[in-house]
Amino acid sequence: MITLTQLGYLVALERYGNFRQAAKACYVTQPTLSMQIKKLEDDLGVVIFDRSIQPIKPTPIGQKILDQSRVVISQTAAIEELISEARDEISGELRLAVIPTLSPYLLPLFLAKFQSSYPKVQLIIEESRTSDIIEALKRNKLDVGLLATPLGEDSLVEHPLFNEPFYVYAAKQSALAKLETVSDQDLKNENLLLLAEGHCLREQTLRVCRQSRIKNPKVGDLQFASGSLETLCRLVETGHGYTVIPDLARRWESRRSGSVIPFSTPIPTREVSLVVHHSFVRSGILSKLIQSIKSCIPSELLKNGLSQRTIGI
Amino acid sequence: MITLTQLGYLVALERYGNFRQAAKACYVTQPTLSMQIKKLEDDLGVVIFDRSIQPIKPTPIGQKILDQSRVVISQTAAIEELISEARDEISGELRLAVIPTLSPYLLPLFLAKFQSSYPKVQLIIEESRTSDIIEALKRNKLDVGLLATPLGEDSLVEHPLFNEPFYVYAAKQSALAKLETVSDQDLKNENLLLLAEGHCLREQTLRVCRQSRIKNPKVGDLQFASGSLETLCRLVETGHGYTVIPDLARRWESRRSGSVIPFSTPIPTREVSLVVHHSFVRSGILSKLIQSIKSCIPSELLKNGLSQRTIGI
DNA sequence: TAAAAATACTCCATAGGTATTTTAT
DNA sequence: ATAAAATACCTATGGAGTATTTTTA
Repeated sequence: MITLTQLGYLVALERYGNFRQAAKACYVTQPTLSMQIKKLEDDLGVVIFDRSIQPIKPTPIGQKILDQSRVVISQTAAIEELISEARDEISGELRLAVIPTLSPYLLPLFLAKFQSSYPKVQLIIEESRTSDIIEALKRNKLDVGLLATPLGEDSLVEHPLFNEPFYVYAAKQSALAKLETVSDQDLKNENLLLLAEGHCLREQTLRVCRQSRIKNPKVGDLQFASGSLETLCRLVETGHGYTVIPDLARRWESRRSGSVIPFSTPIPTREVSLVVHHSFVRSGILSKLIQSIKSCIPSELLKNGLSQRTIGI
Repeated sequence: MITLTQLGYLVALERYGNFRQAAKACYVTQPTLSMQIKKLEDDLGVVIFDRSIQPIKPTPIGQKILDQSRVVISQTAAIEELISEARDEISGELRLAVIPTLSPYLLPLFLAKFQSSYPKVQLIIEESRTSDIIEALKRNKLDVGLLATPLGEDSLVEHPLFNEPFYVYAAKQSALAKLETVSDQDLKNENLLLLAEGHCLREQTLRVCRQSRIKNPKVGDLQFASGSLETLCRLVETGHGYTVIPDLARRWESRRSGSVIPFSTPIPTREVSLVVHHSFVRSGILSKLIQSIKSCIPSELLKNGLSQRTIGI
């Protein structure tokens, strides 16, 4: 008979890669954990971990078992969360990931308020790129993601939060800074600065330019693995070219010495959503989180503008 | 600490409605089951079962816990099925439900072949109406459903199997029987026989008539709670009117003394799908089942005809 | 030769059993 | 009066501990 304890040991062992640390994390001794892992392997008739290497890694079938074990564990935890929610106590651990081009601007807006409203919720936040967040959500290593959508992943559920228009960010002394709005033609001869590969904003920016019939945008050769939009902005300010920034980033105006110029209509816009796996059942905490975020977002972003064009991820 | 054993006792107790029978079904004694249920209730701090009535019923929060427990149990079972599938052994229990207007014609086509191909699969089949199947799938009381789609339920996944055209069934001596194909106008003055409320075929038939611009079809006052299309056919044959039958039913021709007349193009058609809950992870058995059914379906139903019009459920 | 995992053995917490009482119908 | 559930108490399986050996880097 499989036990939930064994499944817990399994995921700990995968996480720590050796029996000693995993045992410590589970508050049991190493032989106890060894014994239970072995018993489970015997019961199931498969080898789950390849012990011939250090750190220990799951076998291919072991990996599948581990993924499924995480499902079982989180679904079990959901029983207790169900009860908390029925008591109107929003509580428990919530693992949240945000994309880098959203996290520094969005998190400060709602975090404090959310945590004071629901002090029993233990938020575990990380910053990751879209592809990693999708993977982690699918593997139940994460509860919710905040990213640009639509993703077209049918095992994930998207809850759209707001629509974020893009802006051009250029140096004060540049030609672009003189304009009221930026249209297709205006960008042709300027140097475009982009984030490193893998950042969805990079792709979105390129798509904006492509839609603007700038077939081959002049891409600057400066690219940043850090994924820091702020670094990019500093470079814009020091005359290396222009870039495209999303609305929430633009609002950090005070620190910027460059010019933020809106696009002419239809304004390119990205959709930002809260994304969960289909198996996520904590509807109470989910709705409270969505509600908290929406209440902190500038109201003009909440409605679908008439003259927007949506840029997919 | 919640245990899987306790969750198993929980669902048994709900199913049997009393401790004695539930205990028997779990191969333990009544005090053992009583004790574990009580322990779980104490641990969770909620009353799961209302013992003041007979048979015992879950409290509202208990119902939620039970639904979630079924999820945990089936997800745990999936671990073992995962291993079986990795060994190319398609096995385990599969709870299947079919709508009444499909079951007598579809099941005989694939059942024997499927069971001989995968003898280790224990099929548990029931006949239910669409709404009950949807509910049971959502509550994890069922693994797969065979019904007319699309359902528009986003917690369920539909795997379309084939498109089933509708036919008119009329008595040999009726005016309709003289026709090559039936068009809009031909049905106006005839008496339409329908299945009882709740059968999706009833709604589909009415929709066909509505699409044919027969605003108010002459509905016969004979309706059948049994949901038996066969009874309906007998009535057609004895001159009580005409009815609409799906393609697979039509193929049981040998026993029929009435006339089956095709619709003129575009032919009204329903989509038949295999439907599972999003949490269903046994992809191996699923694909084998889909494959088995498709291989037994007349090939002309597998392709989307050019001149069909699809009738939703 | 360390460090890590498996083995050997002991212990005790608790799931489960039997007998009985209490509670509802 | 009868059936069902809870309580009391006992048993024993197996999870977890300590000490030790075996294995791998």
